[in-house]
Amino acid sequence: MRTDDTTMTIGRLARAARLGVETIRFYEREGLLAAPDRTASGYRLYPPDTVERLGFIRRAKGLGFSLAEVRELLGLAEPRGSRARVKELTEHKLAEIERRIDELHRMREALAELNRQCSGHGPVEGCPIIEALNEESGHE
Amino acid sequence: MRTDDTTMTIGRLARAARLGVETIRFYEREGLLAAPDRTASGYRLYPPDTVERLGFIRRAKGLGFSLAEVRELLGLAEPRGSRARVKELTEHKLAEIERRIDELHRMREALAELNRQCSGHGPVEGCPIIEALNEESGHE
DNA sequence: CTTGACTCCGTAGTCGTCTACAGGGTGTAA
DNA sequence: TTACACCCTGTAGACGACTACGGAGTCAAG
Repeated sequence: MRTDDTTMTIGRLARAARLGVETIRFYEREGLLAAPDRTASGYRLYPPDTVERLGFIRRAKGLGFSLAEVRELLGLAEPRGSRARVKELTEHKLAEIERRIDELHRMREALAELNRQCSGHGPVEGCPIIEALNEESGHE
Repeated sequence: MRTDDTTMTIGRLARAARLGVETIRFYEREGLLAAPDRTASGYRLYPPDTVERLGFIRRAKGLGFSLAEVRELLGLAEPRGSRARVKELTEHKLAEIERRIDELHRMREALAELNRQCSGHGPVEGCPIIEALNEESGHE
């Protein structure tokens, strides 16, 4: 197999991108990565900039984008993409993250209050946490 | 079928607890709900306090506990339960929620900064969001 | 020529929490 | 009697993002 310095097999790509080989094949099936050229024996041969593309995917995921959204962002990153749409996706994601933060804040406040009330000593009878779970709290 | 005022069929229980019938059967399979008595023809007959138990489950889930954790909490709510363990579970959950909040905060800050930098007008070339996704950001 | 690492494909399994059938039996009211 | 709502079981599907596996072919080094 000739893998000159301009192409790499899937294993090398996986190491370079800090991903599993299976994950890369999965991304190809999912349309995040174009099907690469093959050797005569069928091995995938990737151009080196594929590492960057996988980096893009990794970073977008790190910002909270789903693979479907990453797929769209990758499409928008092409010359004909719309910057307005990129900003729109970003704002949607931002709003979604804020909703999740709000919900977690509500959980945290409720849980912290129960935790504060509970001594942690003695039998479970009278435990304020269990008692709260046993009762309607009004707004539910 | 005789459903006096002390027992109810699964459909009535589901309405009372604001859950689906399938969900209740699922909770039974998962060990959150004991298998109830049956009529001669095999219908499940629930004592009315099952509504409370399902309320407990709903509230615990609302606080962020997984079904596995709810199962343990239900066990601890019995007379022989340990209050220390209840508090321990609560503190673990609290820490977990705080980790998730922190992670979401980090995403929000990064995303908000990119969003702020992006005008939303014009072609995608030069879009700060896409450019950020295309580059290493140092600590990754 | 053998070994061992690598690759291929296709399929199926994992996690958690349901949700939806299909194909029956049961209960009740008109 | 007929209609209809309800109940039963067992199995499969849904979501998202992988991860694993079996069985086979390929490549480079010793």
